[in-house]
Amino acid sequence: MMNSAARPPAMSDVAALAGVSHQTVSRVLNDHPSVRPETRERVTEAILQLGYRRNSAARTLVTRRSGTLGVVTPATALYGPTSTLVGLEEAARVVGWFVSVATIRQFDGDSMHTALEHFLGQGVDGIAIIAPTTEVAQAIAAIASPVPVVLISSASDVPPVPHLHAVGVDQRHGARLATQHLLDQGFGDVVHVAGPQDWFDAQDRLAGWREVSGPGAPEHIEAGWDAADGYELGLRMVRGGLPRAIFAANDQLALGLLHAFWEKGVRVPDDVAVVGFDDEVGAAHYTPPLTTVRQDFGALGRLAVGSLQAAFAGEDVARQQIPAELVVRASSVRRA
Amino acid sequence: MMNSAARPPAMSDVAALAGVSHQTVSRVLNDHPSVRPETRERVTEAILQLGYRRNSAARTLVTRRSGTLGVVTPATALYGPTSTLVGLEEAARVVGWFVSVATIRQFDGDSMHTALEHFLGQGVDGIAIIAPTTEVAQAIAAIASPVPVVLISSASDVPPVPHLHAVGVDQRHGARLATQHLLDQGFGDVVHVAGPQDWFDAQDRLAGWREVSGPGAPEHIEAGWDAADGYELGLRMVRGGLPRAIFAANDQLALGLLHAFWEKGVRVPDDVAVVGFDDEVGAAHYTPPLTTVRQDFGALGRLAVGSLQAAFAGEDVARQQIPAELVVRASSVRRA
DNA sequence: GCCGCCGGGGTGAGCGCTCACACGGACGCG
DNA sequence: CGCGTCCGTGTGAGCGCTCACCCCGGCGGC
Repeated sequence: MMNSAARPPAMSDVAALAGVSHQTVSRVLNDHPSVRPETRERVTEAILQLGYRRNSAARTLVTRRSGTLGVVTPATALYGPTSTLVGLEEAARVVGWFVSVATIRQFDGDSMHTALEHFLGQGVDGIAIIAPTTEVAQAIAAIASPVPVVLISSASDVPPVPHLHAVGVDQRHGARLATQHLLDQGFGDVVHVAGPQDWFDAQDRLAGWREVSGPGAPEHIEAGWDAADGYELGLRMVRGGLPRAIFAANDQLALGLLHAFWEKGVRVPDDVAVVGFDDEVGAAHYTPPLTTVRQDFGALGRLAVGSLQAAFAGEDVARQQIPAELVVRASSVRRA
Repeated sequence: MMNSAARPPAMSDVAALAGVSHQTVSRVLNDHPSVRPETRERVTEAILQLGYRRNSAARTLVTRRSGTLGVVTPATALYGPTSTLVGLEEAARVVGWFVSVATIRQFDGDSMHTALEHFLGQGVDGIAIIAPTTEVAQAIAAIASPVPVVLISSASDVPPVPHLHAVGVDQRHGARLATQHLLDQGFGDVVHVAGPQDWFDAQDRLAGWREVSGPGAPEHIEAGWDAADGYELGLRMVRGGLPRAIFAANDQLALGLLHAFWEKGVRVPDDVAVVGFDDEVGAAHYTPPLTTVRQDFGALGRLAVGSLQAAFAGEDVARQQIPAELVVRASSVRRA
């Protein structure tokens, strides 16, 4: 007689069926060594028969660990943050963690606070924040978290807060590679189309460009992140005077530029060379194929997870960066 | 004296400080009406003072609801699935649900089973599966879930399983729009570059094209999803004879085609017209700007969440689809 | 032959919350 | 003036699990 169809089977049900105590069932579930093989067998059998599934809320309640990572991310269609999320999820899965996501619209203290409160209430074991802007870093620094927090950001100047780790791709290095590459091709001065300067990535890419191009170089031009921004800017450049070489802060901006140049009959790279940043899916097939800087989001995710693991082990991890890689394609190479 | 720095404050601590019972604290937290304003005040004060945070594991344990949605998704860089995930997360947040993600590498029964087991153990209130392939639909159908499951897929023929809902963008309709548009331009026969046929989306786009182009049309060409596939195919077309109009199964394929054509001096749309599918970020800035079919991922997410809510209310929701929208740009428009 | 140890397993408490119910007082009504 | 009724609040049980501890029997050493 099925007395309670509503209630899923619990450990005690399994125990009763297998003729052991609930504790033995727990031991089997947790791979405790001192269980006789035949007992283990009986329990396993009972589990299968009842369709038993361990209730992780009960488990979390007593152990205070949920095996879950909270991830805070902007709900943007931008390539970087989204790829980072995917990379992170993959890395977490490998080490047996699951990922709970909270996207936030604005990176103010309030949104951040709400997201963190939720995750802490959930009993997450760690929190990763895909943190593109300066605002968010400040909001984080203001919140004391009982669990380790890793900031995924290129920020060179993340405030040193206890429990706050930081990992990122070395954006500045990537920008240096891009700029140097253009200089090496002998186009002369490199113009930089920068992203929004409240984003860490944009700041660092600008800084990297500035380091290589030197103080004598022309001023950078600030724009958004979108192809539309690049397009408009490109049209303006065609009217107002073209540079010989442009380093755009991301591939979308570069794509917009390419669009404007193509439309106005400006040849790339003959009349103007263009380099982007991100190596988005498809960048190899732009017109012309785009030279760009690739970020290894898989490695980034693994680094973030590793950093959190180190935090558990009590290690004090310094901020870690992974290098970026230049991918040279036709858009920046002087033709023979 | 702080006796237990380790243990975070519990409801009873708040109750003690406020001079009420734990139950009253619970009532305040859950906005129960019958609490005197001044009592409520005292409790709120105590909560703030202690930095109390409700333990959601304990809550989940007794209520059997976690306020969390499990999402199973392929860990792909493809535009569609990723955008769907973002749209879903946003829609869930609006109605107060959080999202837990499990990406799976292959869509076999085993991976699916593992992911579902995990979510059920977590006590999720519902599960959404971003389900691109036929394989996955079969795996789902085989697993009985105590909570509602929504399949996010264009599949016209999702098996009718209890508790299994399905929502999607009407891919077939989108494909018809694209094909019809090309026919209307008077290019003659439309060639279809199809995606992998184990993907629902690819199947439906093919079917929609076939419906409009009629049985007399040339055979479709099957490819992958990537720009590289499109590029290679484009080169082959240039050598083997160009069609006048191509409907590609996604924007990346179209991008690859555009690349090949541009490289070989084939003019688009003058020599060959191209239409894509997805309206990826940047498609408006391809060379030339790409005519494509837009899917509203935000609406899709809301539909999925709504469907799950309806399931809770006991309603029997039929499969629902949202229309796709044709976005006409230069790549397919006959010049004056 | 006694003691200690270890493998195998059981017992009970308690994690922090919600739910069902009890309870006292204020109030309305006949 | 007695009784029912509601408001505001307290009491206790129990959700399903793990942890600390206890218990029993067999085996080895002295």
